[in-house]
Amino acid sequence: MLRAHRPDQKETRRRTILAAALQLFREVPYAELRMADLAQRLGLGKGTLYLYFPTKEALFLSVLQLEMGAWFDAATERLDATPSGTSAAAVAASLVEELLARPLLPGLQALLHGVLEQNVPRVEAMAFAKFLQSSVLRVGERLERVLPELPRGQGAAYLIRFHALVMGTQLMSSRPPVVREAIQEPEMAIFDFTFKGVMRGAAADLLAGMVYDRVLVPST
Amino acid sequence: MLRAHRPDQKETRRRTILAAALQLFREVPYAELRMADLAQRLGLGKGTLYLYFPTKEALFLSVLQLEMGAWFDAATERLDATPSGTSAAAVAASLVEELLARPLLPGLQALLHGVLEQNVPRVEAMAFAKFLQSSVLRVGERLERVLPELPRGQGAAYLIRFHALVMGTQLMSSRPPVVREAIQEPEMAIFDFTFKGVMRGAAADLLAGMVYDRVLVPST
Amino acid sequence: MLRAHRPDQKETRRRTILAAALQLFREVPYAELRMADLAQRLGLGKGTLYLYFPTKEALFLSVLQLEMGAWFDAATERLDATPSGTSAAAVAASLVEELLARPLLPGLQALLHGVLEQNVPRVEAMAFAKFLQSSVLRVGERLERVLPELPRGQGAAYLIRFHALVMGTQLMSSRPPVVREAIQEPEMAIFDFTFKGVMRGAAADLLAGMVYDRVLVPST
Amino acid sequence: MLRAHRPDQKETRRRTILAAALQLFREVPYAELRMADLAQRLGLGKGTLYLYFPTKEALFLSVLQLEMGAWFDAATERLDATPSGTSAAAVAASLVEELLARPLLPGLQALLHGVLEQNVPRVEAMAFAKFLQSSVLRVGERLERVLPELPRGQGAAYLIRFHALVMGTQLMSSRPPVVREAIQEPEMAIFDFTFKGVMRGAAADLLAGMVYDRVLVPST
DNA sequence: TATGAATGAGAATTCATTCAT
DNA sequence: GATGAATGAATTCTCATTCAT
Repeated sequence: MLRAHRPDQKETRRRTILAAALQLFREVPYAELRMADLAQRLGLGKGTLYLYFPTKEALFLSVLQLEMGAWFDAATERLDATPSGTSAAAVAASLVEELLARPLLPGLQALLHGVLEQNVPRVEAMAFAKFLQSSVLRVGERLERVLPELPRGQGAAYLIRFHALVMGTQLMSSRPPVVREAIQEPEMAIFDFTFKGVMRGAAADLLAGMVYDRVLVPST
Repeated sequence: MLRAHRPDQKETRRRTILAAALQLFREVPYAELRMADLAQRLGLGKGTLYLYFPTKEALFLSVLQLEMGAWFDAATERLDATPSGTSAAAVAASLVEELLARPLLPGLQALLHGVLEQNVPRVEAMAFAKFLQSSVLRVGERLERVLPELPRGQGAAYLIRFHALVMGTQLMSSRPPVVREAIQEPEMAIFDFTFKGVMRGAAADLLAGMVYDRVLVPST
Repeated sequence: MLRAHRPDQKETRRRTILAAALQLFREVPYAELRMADLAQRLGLGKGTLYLYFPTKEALFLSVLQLEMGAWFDAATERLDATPSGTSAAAVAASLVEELLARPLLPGLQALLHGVLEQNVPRVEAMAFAKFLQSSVLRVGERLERVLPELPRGQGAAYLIRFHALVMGTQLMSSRPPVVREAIQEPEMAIFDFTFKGVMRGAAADLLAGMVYDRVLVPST
Repeated sequence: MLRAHRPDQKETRRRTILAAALQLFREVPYAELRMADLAQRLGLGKGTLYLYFPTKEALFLSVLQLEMGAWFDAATERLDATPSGTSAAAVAASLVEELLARPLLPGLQALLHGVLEQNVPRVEAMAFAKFLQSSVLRVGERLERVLPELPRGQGAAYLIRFHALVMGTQLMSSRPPVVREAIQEPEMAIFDFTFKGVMRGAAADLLAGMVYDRVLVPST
């Protein structure tokens, strides 16, 4: 394999690895992702991967950051193009649609906290936290501009709740075979929901609740 | 060890095992719970546990069902004692307070979907699904009585979203050491939230959003 | 379950158990035979089986003794009806046909030595050995009468070799899936033999060899 | 531990492992052979063994192939040095003596079919089958050259019966303690045979029977 | 006699990571 | 920089047998 000597070559290789990893996540669940498979698919040695990412978890974090970064960017753009005074429902819908445009993202997010428990070097954890913090603040501010009823700080707060909702909904919706079987009976119609459906409803209602709070019960 | 021959003795033993398991969950994370430890603590043989629960996962499901059952019961009771027309915020607060009264429950719930992916016998999965379905319907109806603005079926829908919120918030709030370190810096104040805090706000806002929807935008 | 008080009642129950066990062997391989299954099929408690057979292996030995006993009896009868001077091939064929009439027997015999290594109480091992010894002597004498060229003791010796041949051929012929696949290719025709085919040929040739020895090379 | 990077180093390591395994088989019965023990004895990690053999059973198959290969080679050599027209007894004796020169071989052969039922990857099963097939054909042809009375194909057929005889006799002769005790009494003299004794007699008689068939009953 | 609840020993294999080459 | 051989920790569940009832 060609050696990456110059910094830009190394950066290119790093991106190549991330792209291949993202592709692999599409094909196999995280738990079944083997560093060896990734290396082979890239035509690299296993050891080479570790020249670019200190642990498997750090690699995961980078992939997630890539996807979340894209989402934050898209959200920022959308919000910048949204006039102030738009309804909470419409704003929430924007965020959800951008989420649905990245079908892998909710699954990765749901994995995040499990991965963080494992083997993440301090440096990478820090970097990821910083990334999250600045992204949340940035998009949070946009939200507050678009929804003037939202007090300072509530934009970020909404994003955090949104994140919780995504993870929880993703967990609920990804049904292993036993569960799928169990809820197939007609009287189990209660469980007949999808990630898309729940998120569309809940994200909007949650935001509406936060906005209307201020409108209807300004003293809370 | 005494032998449980009569059905009531067997039921007693089953409960004893569940109680010990719950206690153990308090002390060690699920992944580190060893069937051997549980048996030893009970003064039973490992095999005996398998007389009562077919797999480790089935045992987990039973523990969770016990705790969730208690929560559903408490919620039912609370709602039955709540006059129709109570505010969404107050109703949501009831549910959250009952949740906070069972500090283990959110952690168990967050584990649920991971466990379901593993080794749950079909029968147990089915039983658990039935339990959830009937509980959700029962409490959902109560919600609709207390909050008349909530259309038929929205009570259950709220509970499902509530569950997603619990799991997601729990994941976000249970911070492994690396993460705790990473977010200690003052500029990371954004991450300075607790399970309790997020749930109190989000559960109320989500319900408010669902209720106000009907009030303000009755045609949706 | 009715209690077996009188000795003849106990003997009857013993036979019932043996018959059920034999039937079960027909359905599942020995390694998968569970004492619990046998008990359930009989409508007895597991403990009850142990009132009649001290170990699983002792039970196996009894089943085998039943089948081998039937074979020895049939062989005795056949040989008693065979005129002296019959060809070795015809005599061997008799033995083999009686074997093929009991399709379970070779499989049980092949198991014998594995079982003996495990958990056979001294008493049962002894009883089985005595049974074998007297049976072999009895049938061996018959062989010597029918085949006068066979010196004293060679009848028993043949039976012992015959037994070895049965076990070895049975092992070779019972092909697990991997093997069956492996030898399906046309160039593997060498392995295209059956228990029946090998035994018919080898039992006759082995006996012929022992007889002709004496005829052609009387000084050996 | 030194790393085997070059192909010849890897081959050397493979052989080292096989040799150690063979040695271990000498000391403990197969069922008690632990991969961990083997690794420790070699000063290797357990994982390293699995770099060279995909399963314990595949390792066994390789050991057996080594020993059987040596036997086939020795038999080939012996037969090539044997003039056509040699007596069946002498030819059989050759084969048996080469067998007795490898005291571990019969025990391994007797294990073969039990092992095949377990965990043999398709590839290894295939390779072993091919090895057997070509070896049997090769040595079978030699037999037919040395014993001209043996019709085409009967050389291979004899080897297959010989294999059955080896396995069956080995099973009969390897007596666990209970059995040894049981047959110690003087009247049990019938069981007073050894692997060596039975094989020497039976291998010769079986071959003689096959040869004489053609001589005395040429029409069969 | 009959029962069935209780018991507890036992081992192959995977795969992230390292480090000699 | 790149490689890939070497490493080793870690755990559920089965089932023959016993013995209190």
